[in-house]
Amino acid sequence: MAEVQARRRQERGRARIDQILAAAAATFGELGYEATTTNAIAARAGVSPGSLYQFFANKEDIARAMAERYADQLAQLDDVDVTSAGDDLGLAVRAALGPIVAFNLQHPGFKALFARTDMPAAMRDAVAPVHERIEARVAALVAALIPGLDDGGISTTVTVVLHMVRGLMPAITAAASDESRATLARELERSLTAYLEAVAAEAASAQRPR
Amino acid sequence: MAEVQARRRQERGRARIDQILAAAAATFGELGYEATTTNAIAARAGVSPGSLYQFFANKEDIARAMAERYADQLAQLDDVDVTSAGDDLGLAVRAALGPIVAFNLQHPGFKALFARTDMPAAMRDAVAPVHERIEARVAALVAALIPGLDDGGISTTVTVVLHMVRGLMPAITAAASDESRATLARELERSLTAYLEAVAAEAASAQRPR
Amino acid sequence: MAEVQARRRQERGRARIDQILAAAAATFGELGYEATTTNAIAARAGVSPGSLYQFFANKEDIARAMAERYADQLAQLDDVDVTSAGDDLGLAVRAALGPIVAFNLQHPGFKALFARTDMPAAMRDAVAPVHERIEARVAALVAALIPGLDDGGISTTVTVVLHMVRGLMPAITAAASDESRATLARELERSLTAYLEAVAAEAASAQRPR
Amino acid sequence: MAEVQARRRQERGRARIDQILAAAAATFGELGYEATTTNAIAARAGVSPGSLYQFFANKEDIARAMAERYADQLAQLDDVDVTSAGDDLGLAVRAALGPIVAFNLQHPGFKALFARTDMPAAMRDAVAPVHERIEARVAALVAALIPGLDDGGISTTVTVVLHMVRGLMPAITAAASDESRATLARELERSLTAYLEAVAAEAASAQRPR
DNA sequence: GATGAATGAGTCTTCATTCAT
DNA sequence: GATGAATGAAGACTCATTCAT
Repeated sequence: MAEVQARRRQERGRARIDQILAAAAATFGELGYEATTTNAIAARAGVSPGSLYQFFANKEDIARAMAERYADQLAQLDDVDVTSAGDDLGLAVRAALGPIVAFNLQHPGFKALFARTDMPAAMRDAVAPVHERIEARVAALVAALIPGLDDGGISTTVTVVLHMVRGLMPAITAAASDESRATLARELERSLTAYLEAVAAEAASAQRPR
Repeated sequence: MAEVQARRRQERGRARIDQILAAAAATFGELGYEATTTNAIAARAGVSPGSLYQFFANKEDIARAMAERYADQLAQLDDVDVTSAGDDLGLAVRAALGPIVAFNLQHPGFKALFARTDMPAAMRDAVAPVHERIEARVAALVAALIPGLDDGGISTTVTVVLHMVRGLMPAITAAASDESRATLARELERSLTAYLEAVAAEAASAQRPR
Repeated sequence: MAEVQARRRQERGRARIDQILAAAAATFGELGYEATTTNAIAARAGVSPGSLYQFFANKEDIARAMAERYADQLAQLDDVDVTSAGDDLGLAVRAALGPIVAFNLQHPGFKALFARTDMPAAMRDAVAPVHERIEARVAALVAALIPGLDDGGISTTVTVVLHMVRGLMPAITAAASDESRATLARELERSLTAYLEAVAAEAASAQRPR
Repeated sequence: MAEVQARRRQERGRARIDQILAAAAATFGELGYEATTTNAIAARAGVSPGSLYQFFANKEDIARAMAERYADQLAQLDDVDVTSAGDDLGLAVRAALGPIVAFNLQHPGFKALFARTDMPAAMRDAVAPVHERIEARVAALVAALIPGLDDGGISTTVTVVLHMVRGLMPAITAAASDESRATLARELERSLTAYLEAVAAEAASAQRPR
């Protein structure tokens, strides 16, 4: 019995946390991190400010929890992609990108944490570890897709790829129509593929001569 | 005589405005838009808060003025580039990009206004017209470089190009070393070139068959 | 049977109360009355906040109960002392003071309630009755030690004695070393003795002439 | 002219600071440090909360400023006393105590900072330096009054004297009638004199044998 | 026009207390 | 009776903006 109650309590706790994180995601997505007040999050979550602070130490902590949750969800996506694709870079890019675009559309708060170049130090700290997890994932993908690339090349390519995606994703999610959204998604695909092919070509030509 | 005084006053006013905008650019660049206080700008400009509000209606208005000034300066750059390059897309991209990268390095406040996906509504409004001017410039460039492109194609390509530049520029300006900065700048060039070539190829193949 | 259960419940209740008061004493002693939160008391007592409020109406009520408990324990001490001492004031003071110093060392929460000049009104009300009980005890002692003193004199002397003890006790309990603690305790003794002798001398000279 | 304005501004600043400190003293005196809110101080001073923070970094800083101001005022008093008195300890004590009692009556906020054994760490830090200044003063007095006392004896005696005064002063300032106030003031005098005579007697007997 | 003190609404956060389970 | 999540009224403090000088 005690166990059942404990579980129920945890469930309630988890539910509260979910509510709060959902409200935070929505509000961060609409107003951005700074303009979002903890009281607004609490109100949107249908919860008192005091309750919010029962689960999160402060605003930054909410961002951290959101970031981790996003990272976990992204990790599940990635597992699917890595093994796909044959030799065709374009196919691989498409396979990898689709779920990521979908993810961004489903999670409007994601961009508030990840698609910013200009964030308060507190927030940067909160999302840094998650950023690293994402980088590692992309590095694995790039290494798999472009075999001849040395570590420096991988690192540079990852940086470029991530910033390209980060740069274009907001245009995609904010697109006025489904049509323009689809167009932009295809263009992101195209630009990534074109870039990776250029990198691959150089890597290949650098290897053979030796 | 009254005219002389008026001119002097205007000159003094212009000087004040310059000081304030310079201080704002520096502070926005360091702390970001939200974290920058108007009092900090005034102090850095060596001006009282009251004076600041004599020239700018509010914080947003400072952003607007900054954006316009940046747009003017960028316009001067563009005039030089447009005519360059022959048939080689890579050359053209390099020619266009160089000054833009240099501009971003010289103006650390620029990114606070233009390289953000997530900005307070007030600020978005403030920079929107300037964004449009920049878009028009880039559209002209793209149209010149890829002759066979229809209006929709141009518009899409411009969007992609701008977001790619916006996405990568912060990585370039924030680069730890001159070397990595140069590398990233070259990668931006490469990715843009690769992308534009892909677009050009499609445009060409769409035209010839007719 | 119902009685047995009721008694058990009361016992359990008493145990709970003991836990809570012990936790309150410890925490008041460490942090002071205001800085102590009821949740901290509950947690230290191994009890839920809700339970705490089953036994005490509010924070003030905890202070009241603590004060009463302290008064009861002090009463037991006094019973021992009153009868001691012969004609020697110094001896009597020493006999009375020893247990009181020991008591303060054993009960670090005591000072939070009694050695303050500056307390929230609520708390003052809570401890007032207990203060009066202590005053009565000291009055009896003073009357016994200085026979010739009229009521006004006793009252004044009690006030002075209590405030002297209150004033010095924190220095004694907070002493850095056992040695300095012993020194200060002796000085308290000395000052009280000197004062009471002065009072006694005056009382005697006031009586004889008649 | 600029100087005149600057002076006027400083005067206004000083006036504001005076208002705020007076309001703080009154409120601390009535409610104690913790129960006093900065907004209440501001309101009482006829000033906005923002203004208060233009002059004081935080609540603790107000306490610090108050403490320093009190210390300065006390220092002026002391200068008068030190030189007085001949050989008569009682006379010296009376001369020293009179102004101190008067000071406490005139400054009801003083006790909130100095007559507490139990204060938040922040506040202790704020008043510590001032405490030390007062201790040094009293040490000089004690050394002058009891020539044969070694350093340890002085230190102990100072501690005792200060705690006696601290212990009794609240009773004096809170006295119900002028009469009882005068009585208690006389008793404080008497107790201090008696104590110091006891100390002096011991010091003398300790010296002569050598 | 310039100054900078003053404003006060609004932010994050805490904590005594309540109440559904 | 016990629990502990939930509450919400405040509190300390900030900052865009105003206004008397």
